[in-house]
Amino acid sequence: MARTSEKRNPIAIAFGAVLRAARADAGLSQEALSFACDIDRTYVSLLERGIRQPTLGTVFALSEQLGTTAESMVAKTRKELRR
Amino acid sequence: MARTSEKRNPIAIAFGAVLRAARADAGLSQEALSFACDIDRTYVSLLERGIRQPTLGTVFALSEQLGTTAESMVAKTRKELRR
DNA sequence: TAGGGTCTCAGACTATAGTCCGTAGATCAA
DNA sequence: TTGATCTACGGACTATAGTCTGAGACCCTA
Repeated sequence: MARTSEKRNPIAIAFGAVLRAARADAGLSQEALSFACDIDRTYVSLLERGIRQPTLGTVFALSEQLGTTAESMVAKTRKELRR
Repeated sequence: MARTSEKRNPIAIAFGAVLRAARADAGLSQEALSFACDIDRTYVSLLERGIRQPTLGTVFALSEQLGTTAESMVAKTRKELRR
């Protein structure tokens, strides 16, 4: 469904941007982050590119390892969404 | 996996409590909320009982209709988690 | 010319988010 | 009692979150 326009999910895209920025701040590679969070290496890449949308638990796991809070990442995602 | 102890997810349980309280504050029934969010009637019940964990998009949809923000619900979930 | 480190990407898979049906119990008003 | 409203809960389903493997590209620096 939605054969045209390739199904882009604004929330996933916004969160991906926030995640990428937070990871850069933390100075971690995708692989190091995924290892610390115990999630898949390639999944971090999918998230940052806005191809997948995280569950609440994944947001908690990522934010903890990135030295920030889940609510902070969510707030940034909402701001990113308004651009 | 984890045949004993019935697989309870602390994050889902914490979020469920926050959701139920927020919905009570808003004075909405599960059905009214689910309709407003365009999600399934029974799914709100699953969330409140901590049986399912929402995705980020679902948190955004719910919080918007509940007259709060996603980051506020997430922050409350984190506090609930520490009890 | 390697070679390590990083990231993208694809395909095939498993686990779970989320839907859709229906039933039943509890509460409260008419 | 009856009926309306709310919620819990079941089974069976579809969509998508998340895994796993491996290939390939782009930097670097040696």
